[in-house]
Amino acid sequence: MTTERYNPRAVEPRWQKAWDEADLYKTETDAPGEKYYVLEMFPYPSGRIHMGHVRNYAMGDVVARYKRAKGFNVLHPMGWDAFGMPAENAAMQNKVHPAKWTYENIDTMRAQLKSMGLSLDWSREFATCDVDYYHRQQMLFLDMLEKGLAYRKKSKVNWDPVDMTVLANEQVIDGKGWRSGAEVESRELVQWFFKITDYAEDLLAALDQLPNWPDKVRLMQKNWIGKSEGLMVRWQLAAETAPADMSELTVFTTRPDTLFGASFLAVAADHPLAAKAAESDPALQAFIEECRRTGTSAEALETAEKKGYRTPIMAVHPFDPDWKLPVYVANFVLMEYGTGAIFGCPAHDQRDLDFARKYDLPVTPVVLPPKEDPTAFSIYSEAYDGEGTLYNSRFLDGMAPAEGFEAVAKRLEHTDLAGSPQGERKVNFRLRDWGVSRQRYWGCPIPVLHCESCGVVPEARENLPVKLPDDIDFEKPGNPLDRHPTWRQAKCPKCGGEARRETDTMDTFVDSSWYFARFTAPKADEPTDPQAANAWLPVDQYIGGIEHAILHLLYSRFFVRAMKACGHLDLDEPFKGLFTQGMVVHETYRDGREWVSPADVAITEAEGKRSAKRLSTGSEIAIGGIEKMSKSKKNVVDPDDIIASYGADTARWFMLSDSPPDRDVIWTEAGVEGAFRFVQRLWRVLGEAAPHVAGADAAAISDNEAAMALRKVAHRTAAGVAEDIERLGFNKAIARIHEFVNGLATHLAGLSADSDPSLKAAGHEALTILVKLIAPMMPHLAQECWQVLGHDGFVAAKGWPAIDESLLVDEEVTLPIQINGKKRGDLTVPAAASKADIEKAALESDVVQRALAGGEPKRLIVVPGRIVNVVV
RNA sequence: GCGGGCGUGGCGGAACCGGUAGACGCACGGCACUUAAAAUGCCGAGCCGCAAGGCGUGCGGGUUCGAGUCCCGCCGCCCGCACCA
Repeated sequence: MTTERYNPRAVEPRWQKAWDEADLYKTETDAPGEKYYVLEMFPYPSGRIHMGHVRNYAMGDVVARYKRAKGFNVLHPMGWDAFGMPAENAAMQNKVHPAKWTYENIDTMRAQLKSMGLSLDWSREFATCDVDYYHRQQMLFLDMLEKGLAYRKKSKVNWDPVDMTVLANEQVIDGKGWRSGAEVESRELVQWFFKITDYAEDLLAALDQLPNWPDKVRLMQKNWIGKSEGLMVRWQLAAETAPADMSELTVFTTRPDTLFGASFLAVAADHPLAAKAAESDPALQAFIEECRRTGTSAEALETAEKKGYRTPIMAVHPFDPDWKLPVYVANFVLMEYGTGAIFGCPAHDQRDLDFARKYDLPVTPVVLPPKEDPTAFSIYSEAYDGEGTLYNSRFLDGMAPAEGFEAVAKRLEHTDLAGSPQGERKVNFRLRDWGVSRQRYWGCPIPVLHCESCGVVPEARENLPVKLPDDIDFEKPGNPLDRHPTWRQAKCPKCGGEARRETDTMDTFVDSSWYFARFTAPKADEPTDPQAANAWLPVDQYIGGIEHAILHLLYSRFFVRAMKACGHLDLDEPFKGLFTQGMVVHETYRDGREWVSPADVAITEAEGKRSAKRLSTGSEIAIGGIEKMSKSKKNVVDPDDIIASYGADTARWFMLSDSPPDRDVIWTEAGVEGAFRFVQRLWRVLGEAAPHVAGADAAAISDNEAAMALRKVAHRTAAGVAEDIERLGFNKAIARIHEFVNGLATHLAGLSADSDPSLKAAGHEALTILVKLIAPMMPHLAQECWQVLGHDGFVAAKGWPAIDESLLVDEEVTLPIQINGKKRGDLTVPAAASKADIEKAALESDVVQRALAGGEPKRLIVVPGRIVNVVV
């Protein structure tokens, strides 16, 4: 019989409509089943979805559908990370209002996502630019302000002169703005901050409680938080050399054990001591100016030579009043870290060594590496920072560095200097507070007022939301809210007098720091419904790009802590499981200097060499490297085109099949076609067998050998695919399904209406299992096949195949026989065979007999179920 | 510079605890069906060799009955951080 080709263009929209009408993917918090929250990072509504989205959402959808089949009550929502610069850029370039631009993009992208057939609960959808959402974000801000977690301070900021806004440190890449690419300048402004440093210790420690996160991401966060334990040491300044009112200098060090190797002190150019010393020293003033200039770009810092300026100031060594060290102002000391002052121990720190060599300072080794002769050991051009024994260090001599640390700390903690201890243990973090002020229009307004008489006043809760004005002018650069004729004018909620609105809006990372919580009760009046939040959170499986390994994930972890402190939820960590998927990459093509889109390229292959022609012009073009899909290189493939020609299932299947999900996947035309061929093959195999197995007598299922063989394959595949999906090994699950279908094609080849009833029953069962296995990945095809097999309802609402454990065990196993570790034959024995039985059988086998040639084996290794190795 | 990861056929990749290396897919070759092509089905294929056999998981060593997997030393590629005291 013939089966019509499967036509996704007709089938997919039909089932999407049916699922919609049945509210199939709508989630209720109190529905039965253990909760499971699967979430993919929500998209920025840039205009159209791209293949990266397809891959990300296909993965999440497989997990959601699989968990649903396993009986979980699954929450799988979707929304829009909708505030941000591109909307304003569009407004400036095309004179479209940011809101209109954004909501139109959302409409387009929602339709695209719907065409993918994702099992999302769309009733929970929101955009972060919805007044409803940012209203609650403003409530959170006020709560955080009250708890002291939001505050204002004057700070040096990274100013992006193109976007005319402030950037977080993390948004500055190589001294350039992450979005505009413009050289970032340094400016002083009063900014709003979130006190993420309050949680530095906890954010670090709790990383150990996240076993289902990639080690890589945990490590990146650990490095970012940058904890270091050290000692604050106060150095007395030699009175005759010190500037007036300055008698001491505090230094932070993680190596107090090397204190006897110190040969200089250095302070940052911005250090008060430097400023003081410069008052009477124009040359120093000039040096400080020079440091500030090179200090603006990170690039310059990298290449900048380590330079210092020797002040006349001398510091007194904490353990020897007669030992005085020079104080330098140095360009490599950062005011932002520690105390902005260091002591240099050249023998055991490369940077200090470089500095000491340049300025001819003493280099005294104080840590003797193991097995070195103390009289012979010296430092030349490389500092020694390894373990060893302290020497040249008076009371520390003979100690290990860690013991030396303790000894110095104890002694200085108990040494009095001007009425307080000279040393104090201190934990330092690299992490800084999160600057959230942005001088932009398209963001969540910070709900605060500036009153002439009351100062900075939070907006009253009943006055929220502070809505963005609709009438806005984008003709000029800078913050449009600043220029608005009336929006800024408001009444002070405290005194009722004239007040001025804060015109800063929040960093869009704030929006994405709690959306996962909002999804649990998207219509709640308060930011969350704590009951719903506590029921659903944490997110069991979060899936997204590695590019958010630090910022978004760290901010979200902070927000959960802040929200807990404010009573909005009771949760320690937002994301229990995290998975970072790889990118979608594609070959590049260029015609001279111009990039050419894959849609305009024809590849031919002759004698193993691939060459490319441009379709529109027929000209020969160059095949370039495989790179991340990007508009600039034109190596993009539009999901709409793929779905239109092959269907969503094919696109999803291919995205999941080729590469492990955490690695990059190469999009190739041949690959998609392969996926599409598989769709057709499966449809054909199933379609041809279906009429013969319809109405098979289920009771007869295990009656004959062929039927049992088929059942074994089916049940094993089901068990294997489940295991693969649990581990997010989608590529392996797919390989297994391929094998299954290959096997089915053979098993069911000669099937007819007259076939053995048990075989027909087993065939029906196997096909039903197959459909359930592909359902998470190819939901439309699965549903269509479900119907062909004569089943009712939606396969998406059915359970995972029940696995008959007895079918997973073999009666016989085939063991490889090795002679001297090389495989030389096979041995089939009963699965229950004892070690002795296997030994006997092995020794009797032809291969072993031949290898022994009448002699005795030197050794015989038998690992039941695994291997036999004969050493001769 | 520091930290992390990865090197397996022509390609993407399998191989879970040290136990049959190369599953599955792509590309390729052969055959069948066809007037022909496409589509489809079947078969083949790590490399060398007619074969027997030998060699094979970046390179060199080691542990082990047995190493892609563990250890040591190199080489190459990718990613993150980068004057952090």
